[in-house]
Amino acid sequence: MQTFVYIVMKNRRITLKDLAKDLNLSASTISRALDNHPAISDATKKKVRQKAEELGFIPNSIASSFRTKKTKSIGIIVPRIDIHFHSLVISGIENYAYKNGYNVTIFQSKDSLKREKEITKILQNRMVDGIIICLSIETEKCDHFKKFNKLGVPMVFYDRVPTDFDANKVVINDFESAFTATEHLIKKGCKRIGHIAGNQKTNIFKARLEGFKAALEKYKLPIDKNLILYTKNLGYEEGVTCAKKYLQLPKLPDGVFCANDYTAVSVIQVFRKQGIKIPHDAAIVGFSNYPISKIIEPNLTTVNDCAFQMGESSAKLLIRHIEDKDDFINSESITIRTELIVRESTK
Amino acid sequence: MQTFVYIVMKNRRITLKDLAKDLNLSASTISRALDNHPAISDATKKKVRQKAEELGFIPNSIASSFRTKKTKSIGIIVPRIDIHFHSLVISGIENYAYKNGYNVTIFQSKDSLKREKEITKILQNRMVDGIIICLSIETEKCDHFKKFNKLGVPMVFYDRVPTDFDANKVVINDFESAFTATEHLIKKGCKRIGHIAGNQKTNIFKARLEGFKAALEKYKLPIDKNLILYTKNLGYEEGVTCAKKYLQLPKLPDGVFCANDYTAVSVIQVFRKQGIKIPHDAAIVGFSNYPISKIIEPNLTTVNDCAFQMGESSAKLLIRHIEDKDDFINSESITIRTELIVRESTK
DNA sequence: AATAGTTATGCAAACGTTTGCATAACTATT
DNA sequence: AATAGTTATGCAAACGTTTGCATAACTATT
Repeated sequence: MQTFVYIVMKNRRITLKDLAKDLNLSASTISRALDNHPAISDATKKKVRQKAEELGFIPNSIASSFRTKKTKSIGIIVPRIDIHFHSLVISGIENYAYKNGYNVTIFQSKDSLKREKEITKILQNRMVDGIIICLSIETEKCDHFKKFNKLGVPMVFYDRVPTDFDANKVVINDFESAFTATEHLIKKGCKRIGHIAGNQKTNIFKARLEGFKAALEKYKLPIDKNLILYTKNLGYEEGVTCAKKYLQLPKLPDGVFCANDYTAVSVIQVFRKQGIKIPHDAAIVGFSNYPISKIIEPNLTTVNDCAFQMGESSAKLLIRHIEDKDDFINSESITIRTELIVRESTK
Repeated sequence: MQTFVYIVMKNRRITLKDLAKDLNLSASTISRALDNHPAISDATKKKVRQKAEELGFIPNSIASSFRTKKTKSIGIIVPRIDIHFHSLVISGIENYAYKNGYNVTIFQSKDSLKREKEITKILQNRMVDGIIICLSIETEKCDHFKKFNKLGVPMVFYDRVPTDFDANKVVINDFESAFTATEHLIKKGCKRIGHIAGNQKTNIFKARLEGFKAALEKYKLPIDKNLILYTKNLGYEEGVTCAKKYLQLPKLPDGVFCANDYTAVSVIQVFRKQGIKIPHDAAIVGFSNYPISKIIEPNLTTVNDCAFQMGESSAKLLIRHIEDKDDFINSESITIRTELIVRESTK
């Protein structure tokens, strides 16, 4: 009796040395030829490229990174990937990075400071060339990011950015966007305007509230504390609770600016169930231009926060800092233009 | 006049050799000590760990990868990151990978075969340990993935998987899920059930249509061709078009099983505008359990496709294949359990 | 006291690329 | 014909880790 064992041979990868031996050239010449180095003759370049193609040579970028100390990869830390805003930002980052020969490694902090700190350690030994970060909600001090300054690894923060140290930032102008959104309600004739606010520990939501107030002040409308409701996470259910609070007031608001679309949608639904006509009795504005804003009836007027562009700009800024080693720029701050998308909920 | 130029010194990274010199030990001992190798005495391990901590030693994982040929990183190719389904899958992958010391590098094929092919080249020279893929819509032949078999780099496909070669797969049972969804409508008393189908070039949507038909057959209901409508991308607008087609029929369907939630939502909205009561006059079932299914009124009955679990299972399967070099398993196929979430649109 | 076994450490090479410097073999200039 | 300049290539070292093998310095056994 005989037993045959077939062993599937894994192909050993072709290296520069293999090509060199095959062509009777040195590895340095091969390396330079493939890199299109001017010192190498065209004839040699052609020969080398042909042979590389023929033998299926694939450069080992780990070896290259090891030698050059450049990994051509950037790390991203987001609270959660499955939040639509972040997935759009990541998409924008990937898109720009891909075009420029970088790739992106993603980490979720899950809004945990502990995990965020762990991730910075991993990124440090992974030797990424740069990092894009949206801070976890728990993060107040950013000391764990300072090591990257020392190591010369550029960082760009977006959306939730540090306040305690000087960093590259890509943000929108929440104050102004909120101002514009509120102004829009005022121009539509609203006099009693409410606001559903986000967590006031987060600067973004603080700025939206401030922008809201500033618009009322500009147009000499009173700021009624009963019309400003606070939430923890701007969740759909919290929006329902807020809307019900409005219903219990002796007089309803005739307009509501919500700090995100989920709460805006819940206000629309709760109000409509009570027979309140939107926008006739109350006009509603959201924030973020979530897909649902185009589906809810009536369609929701909202602020497009241009998440994809935010991602692209972050990647662009980061890669510029990686590649221009201009030590005189300490930090840059970019503000992305937002736009108010007017739909039926305020028409 | 004097000019001072301050140059910010970048800290040179501490290496094993630095530690070795400092402690009068060899680099090999340091390496083994930090790796908790049994041959090293506890006293030495302690000394080494202390010194490593003191000098802020961070292992250079690029050097390590270079030496060991393991990068502890996995590549992911998805059509688009900002599609909620994929962002959930990625979240599941990242979560499992993180717990197991792997990190994930993401690429978007943008549903382009050309870009998918480019990405496989990048992944090849990036030396990832394994790859998770959802095929682009254009991909019919998978030859560009075969090189990874030769290189011994395991792959796992999810959702859109190859049919032309033997591969590890993680999928849901679309046939059965569609069958169950349709059966649910039948048990609720529907007799004239419609289906809004996805692109029939995609196996998933073919299977959903088949499952739909099989359920009707089992319960001896007629399959009415006029009630089966085909779409290209199952987009919201296409759903609106389909719903309007139903309205033009001499007799409306009393139940519709839609191949995704967007089309289901549009049917609900179009029908309601015509005064058709849901679920009383027509019950609606969707597919995928998108966030909107909990918000639309009435809340949508839908199939939870367990995207997060799909991601986790893909990562688990992949990492098992990376770590157990069991050459006798050629491929594995995993089917994730789905569940029908019954909400008001069929109650 | 000689031998065998154990414990803890070091040597040296290797992974595949890149790059400063050297140099051989030309060509152009006087 | 001598010199200077140019072109094309190779040498050798380096990046920071890991690991098979060797071995020094013990301890235990006869």
